[in-house]
Amino acid sequence: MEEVATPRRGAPRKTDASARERILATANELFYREGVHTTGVDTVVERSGVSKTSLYRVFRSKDELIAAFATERDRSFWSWWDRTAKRHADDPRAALEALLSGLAKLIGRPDYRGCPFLNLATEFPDPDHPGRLVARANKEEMRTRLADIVAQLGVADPERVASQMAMLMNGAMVTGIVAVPADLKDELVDAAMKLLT
Amino acid sequence: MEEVATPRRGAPRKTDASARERILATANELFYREGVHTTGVDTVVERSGVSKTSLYRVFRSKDELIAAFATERDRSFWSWWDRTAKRHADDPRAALEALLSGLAKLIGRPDYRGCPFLNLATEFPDPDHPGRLVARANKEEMRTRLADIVAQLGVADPERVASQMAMLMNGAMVTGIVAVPADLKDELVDAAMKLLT
DNA sequence: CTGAAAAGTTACCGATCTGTACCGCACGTT
DNA sequence: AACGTGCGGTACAGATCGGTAACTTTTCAG
Repeated sequence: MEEVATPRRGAPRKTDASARERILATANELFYREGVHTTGVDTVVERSGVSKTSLYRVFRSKDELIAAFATERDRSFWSWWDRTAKRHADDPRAALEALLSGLAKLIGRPDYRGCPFLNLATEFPDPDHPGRLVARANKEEMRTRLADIVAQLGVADPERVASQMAMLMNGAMVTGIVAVPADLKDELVDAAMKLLT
Repeated sequence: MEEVATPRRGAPRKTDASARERILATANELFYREGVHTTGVDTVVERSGVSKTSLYRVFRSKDELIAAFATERDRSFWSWWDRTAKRHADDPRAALEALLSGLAKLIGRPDYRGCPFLNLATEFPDPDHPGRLVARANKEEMRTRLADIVAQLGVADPERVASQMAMLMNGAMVTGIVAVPADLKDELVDAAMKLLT
């Protein structure tokens, strides 16, 4: 994903990706890696090999592109979540552990740059920013799903534990930007299990 | 802190705050509330009632001002921490609870905008940015202090628990940007106590 | 073969960004 | 009264920001 795509005039060939797809793919990488404010529209244009006019034909503003970026990240996040959880459909505890282990693995990757949704909430002070709406929805959904899993485990107060679990996971994600503990996976799973008692 | 300070020519009266102090006070508020990237140098200049020339006489660049902002936040954070912990010098468990309660209280405030250090880590992709160095040091120091407290409580693996506790606290701070649970304080203290077992 | 759809080219706009040069003014000290 | 220090005023430079207008080129479907 380092190379600069080469522009091509005219409508896209059937085999080619549309301008929208190329823009979104580039924004998905750059907005995450370099930050949203740091990444200018011109950079997205240059790196995606799409003309600026095309970008503004597809997205009415940078904010709209940011919202699309957030939505795309949201989509792929739940896709990952579902794939992971479904491998343990019959065992909620194993599903939870798999989610936590998977999260730890993501955080440990060298290109890890934090949780895109928390990053959006940090980068934009306005709580009504289109990107932040997606971010908030994502976090609420995560809490809800955790409550489902936790309820299946028969803990006393699933809502509270889910809230605590969400805090822990968000904490792991954000702490991972600053410094990743050597045995993050074990620490994270262990902490989560203690929250279940 | 909403009013715009009025500029005054010449050297400051003995009673007046220096240009440096006024700049830092303004940056301390604006960088936190509106974000660092969103806040331009011109805005800091205007709001502090200091001339732009003065700002660049005191700070060589915006990055240096950001570093000073971070250092100031770090200073006041540990001041708060020490004041809180010292009220329970003889009781580490009570000290920990007080810190967590205090944190929850901070997070619940309407002007809360997240942890300034985590925000810096998010806003600046470069891990060697002067502001991020302060941020990283702050988080390492927090983990160390938590390890001290936790060790006094006689838990089995204080280093691990401290790391988990730091994750939890960072998680509370960052989750607080998105949505603050109604009974955050109880949830936080309860979660921390469960981590101690 | 034709035409609509989807894209690229060029050139630009006004605003805002960090940062600088030069000069004038007021206070505290001696 | 004189002077150094700290500061404000004005003006501007150069880059980058998000965003737009008018026009050309390519592909695909009919």
